Amino acid sequence: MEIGSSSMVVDEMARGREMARQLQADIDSGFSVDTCRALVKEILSAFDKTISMVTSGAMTIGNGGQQAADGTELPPWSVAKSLRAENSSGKKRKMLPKWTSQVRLGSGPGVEVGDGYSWRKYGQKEILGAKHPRGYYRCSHRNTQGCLAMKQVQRSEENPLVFDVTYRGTHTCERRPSAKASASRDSLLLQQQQGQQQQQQNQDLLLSFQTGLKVKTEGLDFKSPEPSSSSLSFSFPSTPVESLKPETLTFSPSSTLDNCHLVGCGGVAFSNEFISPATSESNYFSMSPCHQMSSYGGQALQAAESEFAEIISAAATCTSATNSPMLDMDFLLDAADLDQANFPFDACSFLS
DNA sequence: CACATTTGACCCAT
DNA sequence: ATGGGTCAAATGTG
Repeated sequence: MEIGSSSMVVDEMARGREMARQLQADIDSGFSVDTCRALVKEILSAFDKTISMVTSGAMTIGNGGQQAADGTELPPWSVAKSLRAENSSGKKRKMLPKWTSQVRLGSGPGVEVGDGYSWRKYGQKEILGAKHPRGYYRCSHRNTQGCLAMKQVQRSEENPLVFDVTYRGTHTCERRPSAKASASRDSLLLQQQQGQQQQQQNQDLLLSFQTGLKVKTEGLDFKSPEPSSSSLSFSFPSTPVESLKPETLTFSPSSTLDNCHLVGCGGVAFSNEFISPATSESNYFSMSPCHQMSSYGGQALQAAESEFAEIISAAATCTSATNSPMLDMDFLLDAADLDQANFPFDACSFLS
C-alpha cells in the first residue's frame, strides 16, 4: 500500500473517530440538535470515504521499508534521519499518521495526566493568523529507541481553554513506568510556554482547586485493564494552593494544561506515576476511579468509536495476513501502533 | 555535567 | 515567495 493512501485511510478513520468523540462531548454538554446532526454527517462521511478507499483498491501493498546499501533493512530512526536527503532527491516526505485531539479546559482545572510517554520540545513557532504560537514536541526516546511520535500543541483561537493537540506518528518506544521526572519537567515547560497570559485563568483554576474537580477521559480504547470509558474524581486538600510549589503540586494550575498535552491523555494515565513524590507522600488528595458511561446516545457513539478502532485493528490484521512479498511495513507499524497507542482522541476534558 | 528548552536560521512543500 | 516544520547553537536547570 502506498504510504500516502494508508495514512489517508487512517486519517479518515481518525477524523471519524474524533467527530464521534466530539459528538459525545457535545451531547454531554447539551449542544443543539443541529450541531450534533452536523457531526453525525461528518462521521458518516468519514466512514464512507474509508470504505470507498478500501474497496476501490487504494490500499495497494508496497514496500515502505528502507534498505541499507547491503540490503539489510534500516531501523525506523535511521530512515527518519535520511528523510531530508530523500526529499532532496525528489522523494515524497513520509506522511506519518496524524490526528488531532482537543484538550478542553472547562472553568475548572485539568490534571497532570501521564501516559508514561515523555516529550521533548524541539521548536515553537508563531503561526500566521493565529494568536498563539504552536509548540513542537517529539518523543524523548527518539534517539535512544527511534520512536518517531510527535505532537503539536496550540491554544485554540476561539476558546483559550481549549488546546488543539495534533499527534503525528505513534510511539514505538517502550512506555516508561515512571513518568515523574518528565511530568515535572513538563510542568515547568508549560509554565514557561504559557507565561503570563494565564493569569486570569489561573485565578479560576486556583479557585476550583479548593472546591474539587472532576476529570473526564473520553473515548478510550484501551486494551489495558482500564475501562474503555472512565472518569475519575479527585478530592483536593483545603490547603491554600498558593502555598504549594508548582513542582510539588501535581495539580498546579499552570502545569495542568500542558501536561495533558505533553504527557498525553492515556486512560492508564491515572496511575500512581502522576503524583509527584512530594504529593504522594503528603497524601494531599485521593483518587477514586468511578466508571461512568454517558447517558442518552452515548452508547451508540461509543459503539461507533469502537467500530473505528476495530477497523484499524482489522486493517492491520488483514494486511499482515496478506502473504504478499510487497508488504508495507510502514502501514503495519502505523496501524498496530495506533492500536497500541490507544488512539489518543481521549483528550482530557476538564469539567467544572 | 547531562539533559532540557529557547530561538533564530534554515529547509522544503505549496 | 511564503509559511510551516525542523535543526542546532546558545542557554537554562537540577
